[in-house]
Amino acid sequence: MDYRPLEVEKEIREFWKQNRIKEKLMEYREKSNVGFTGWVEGPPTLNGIPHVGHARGRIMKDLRFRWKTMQGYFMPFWAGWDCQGLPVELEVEKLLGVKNKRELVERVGEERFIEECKKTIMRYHKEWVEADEKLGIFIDQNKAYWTYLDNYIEREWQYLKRAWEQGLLEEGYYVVAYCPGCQTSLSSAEVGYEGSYKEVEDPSLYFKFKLAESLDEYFLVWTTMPFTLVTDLMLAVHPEAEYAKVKVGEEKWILVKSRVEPVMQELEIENYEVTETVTGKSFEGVKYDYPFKDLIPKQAELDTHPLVHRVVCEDFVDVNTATGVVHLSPGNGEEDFYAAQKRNAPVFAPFDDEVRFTAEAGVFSGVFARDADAIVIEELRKRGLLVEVKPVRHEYPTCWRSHHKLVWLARREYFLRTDKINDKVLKAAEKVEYFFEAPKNRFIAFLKEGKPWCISRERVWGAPIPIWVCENCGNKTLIASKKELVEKAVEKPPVNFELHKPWIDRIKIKCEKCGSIMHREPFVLDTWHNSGASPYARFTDEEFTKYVPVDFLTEGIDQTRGWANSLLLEHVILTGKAEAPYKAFLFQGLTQDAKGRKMSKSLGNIIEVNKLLEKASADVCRFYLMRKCSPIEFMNFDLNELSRRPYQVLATVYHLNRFFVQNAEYDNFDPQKHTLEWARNSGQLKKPDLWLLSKLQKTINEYTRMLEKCEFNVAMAELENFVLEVVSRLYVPMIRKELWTDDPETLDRRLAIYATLWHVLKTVVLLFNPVTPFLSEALYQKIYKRLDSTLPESVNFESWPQYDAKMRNAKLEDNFETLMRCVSMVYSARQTAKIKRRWPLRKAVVVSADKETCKALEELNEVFIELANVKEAEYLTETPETIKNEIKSGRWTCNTEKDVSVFLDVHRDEKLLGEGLMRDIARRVQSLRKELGFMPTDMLNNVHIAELDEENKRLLQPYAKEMAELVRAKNVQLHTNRDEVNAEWHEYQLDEKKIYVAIS
RNA sequence: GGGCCGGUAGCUCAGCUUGGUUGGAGCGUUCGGCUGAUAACCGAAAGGUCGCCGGUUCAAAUCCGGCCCGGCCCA
Repeated sequence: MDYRPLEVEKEIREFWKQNRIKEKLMEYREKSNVGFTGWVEGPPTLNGIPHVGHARGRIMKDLRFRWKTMQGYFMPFWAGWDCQGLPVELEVEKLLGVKNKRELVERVGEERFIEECKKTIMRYHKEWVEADEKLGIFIDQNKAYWTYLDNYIEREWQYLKRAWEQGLLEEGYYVVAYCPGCQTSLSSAEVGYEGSYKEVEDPSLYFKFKLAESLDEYFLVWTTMPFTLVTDLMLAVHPEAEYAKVKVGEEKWILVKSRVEPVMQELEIENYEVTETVTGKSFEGVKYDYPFKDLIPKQAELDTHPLVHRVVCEDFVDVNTATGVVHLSPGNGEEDFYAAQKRNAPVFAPFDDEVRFTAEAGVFSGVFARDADAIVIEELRKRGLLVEVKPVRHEYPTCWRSHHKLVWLARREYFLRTDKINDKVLKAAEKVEYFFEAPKNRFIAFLKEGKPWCISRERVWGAPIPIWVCENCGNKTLIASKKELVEKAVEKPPVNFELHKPWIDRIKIKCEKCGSIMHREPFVLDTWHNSGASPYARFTDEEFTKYVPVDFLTEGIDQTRGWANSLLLEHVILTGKAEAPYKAFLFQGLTQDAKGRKMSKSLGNIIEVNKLLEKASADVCRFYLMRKCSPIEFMNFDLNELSRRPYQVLATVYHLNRFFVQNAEYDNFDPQKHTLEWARNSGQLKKPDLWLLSKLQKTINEYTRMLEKCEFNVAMAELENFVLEVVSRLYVPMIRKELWTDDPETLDRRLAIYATLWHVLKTVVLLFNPVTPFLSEALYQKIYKRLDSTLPESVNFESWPQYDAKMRNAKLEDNFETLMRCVSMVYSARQTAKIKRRWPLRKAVVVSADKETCKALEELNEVFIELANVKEAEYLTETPETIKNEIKSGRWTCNTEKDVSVFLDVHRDEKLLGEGLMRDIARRVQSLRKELGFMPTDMLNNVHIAELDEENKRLLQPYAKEMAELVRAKNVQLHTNRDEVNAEWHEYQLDEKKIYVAIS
């Protein structure tokens, strides 16, 4: 009877499954539509279990799907899964208990590893599908795309082919962020990825390098990465800044002038003196003594190069921190690298795959880069070049998956030269609708960086880079399909070979230039390239042309540098146009726990969807997630809040519908016959109905407008307000009494009310469908479809409610505002006078100088009388003398607010006292009926009232019949003593007395 | 260090674009009332330096400047 959402949802899930509603809906809209709305799934990575933050995003997608479908559009709401990449590999590594890539390849082997990766994604896939089903996400799982399948990869290769043709795909020697743990380079997007910056401890090192031409002058330099001194090749100063020579003991240290004081303070040096100042420019080309030439033979060799171990001027030198003198290691820093490249200076990067120094690094050979810090410090100390070293905590980027500290180093990689097409990319991004300013600015700002995109990864489980290189002449070729590959293969591969390592690496092809053997470049693709290819890779050519650019996408704000970025870059490459593959992109705020903390494994505060929905209602969660805050805001998900407002709103929708159907069925309401038109034409629609219908139009309009703007929370508030305030709080009390009778004379009026409620509540059910699909379907099936079998099979096949201006009546809405304000005043006055609301009074007089107010009330007199529970009412512009006089005698009670006064005649004659008493007792009878399990529509035989005093008995007697009607009983009998009838008596407190009620 | 977002009742949030009587809602609390759709509802009460400081103005939660705190992004 009560709203039990878990049961409702279970039943509806079953109903959808049994009747293939999801499939039928898709088929139906594919055939019959007003157009389509393009969309492509942002594929979740199958390396984890869906949590409530994922749910929020998926609900927004489903909301749009159901809404647009009802509007008549076809939307290819087909699933997709991101299957490859580092996240999955790490998950599997953990499972297999291997620590790094080398151990993986040696102990497990690539073939077995790939099998395990596939098993792992399938395991997670099950969890995601289950979550989608529980949440009621109508995404088509059968049409899902999988980013690891050959057909997907082949289409992904088309992007690379286009890049290759345009000269945007090239091999390069670049400084990249490299994770020693994962043993692969990371894209700039990944470096800045969510949660990658961590507070770490590093040595804060001040050291000095002596000027070659001087005996006592030194550059003072600061770094937190001592190991980079091994690959040091230059010093940089800011050309315009003023540098000071500071006398410390017998030496002169050179640093930027503005930093002399703070640095000396930090080094706790009190006796110093600035002897000279010069601009940075003057140091250009100055040679310094690189101190480790004896330890690193290669450095001794490099030292002879005219550009090495000399000072250069660079604008990027920050003169507000440290000493304003920066040492440059082109092999270990991006800016350093560019500084070297600009001057055609050499790059020294003696590292192996595990970021250990190679033989070229002399005594450092075999040492892991970060472990060289201590040796470097010690060697500086020995040479008297160490000024100070102490630990410092600072934010430093770590690998977003393995959390190792990243190392920047120059490596051979493959790049998409997106820097060359940055203008187009920006132009494309500018044309996209983002709904909110903040995420737009953030996305555009990120894109403006316009760095080349390093797409090569030295990993295993990924889409292979389809480039083969000739072992003899170095000629390169890009193969963009399986067919082409098989044709060109020197040895035909087995028929079932797949486009993955290690199988694809075994395919050798013949060089077209020199006839030698070509080997595949061992890289796989960045997984962001993999998922970013989905618009082309997941569709057929025909579908791609039709749906892309898609109309709308939504993902988390973290995808600015993830999927939103890779989609955009790849699409511009593919089409050559300044066009994004999406017309609108809604970035969502992330979802945190109740206290506003990020959900993380370490905090153990992750709320998993499947676990959550074992106990919580999907509809309530859906409504809560959309209602609580704006989609761009970070949301604090609080379990305790679910059962409060959101539950109450949905429970009210449920009970309103139940209230309607119970009454309507009792009166044999026939929706086919008793339509709104019928009610209007037969003159049975009254002011409250017209008012309700007008308010409904307003709601339809505002709600739809807010959905368009992606202001889901405002849309929900609109709907919530209509249900709670307009229908439940105001309309139902206005018509309740009219429904509570069996009088055949007024049947048509009751049917008109049902017609109104049918229209309004059915519309509400439709409006709720995108957000609470289970509840909407349940009410639709159990009420609307049951009473009108001509309706479509599911609520999802219904059309979206259309705003009808003809039903709007702004004046009427205003009048009701006035009415409700005065009715509240009556309630307040009753309270002051201690007169219960159910006690009828003779008369109310409303006085307002504003004629409009009086007129409005006059027109709504019938409603006012009903709600105020008075026999008559008068609306005047001036307080009559009689009332002024009688007020002193206590006959009237008064309440004044602003320009309106309400006067209530509190004097009650016997008739009024009797009626009030009758209603007091009827209330007890009703309560007993409910307690004993009678339905509202059940007819009772006898109701007995006992132990009233003689006075009350006399007052009540004339109302016995009316009371019988009110409590739906054939008879109401009044008794002096309980023993007059053998019945089960129930005691009730009525004011100061006790009365007894029995039903037989 | 730079950029962006936020700071309004115990909690969750409106209001700020376009300055204007005593700054709102819901939840929660207290008291009273009502209730045959409802876990609802009604009346009243308690609860606010609208982050802080300054400026513009007859008038600032709202506009401007500075600062503090929190979050995110980037160095």
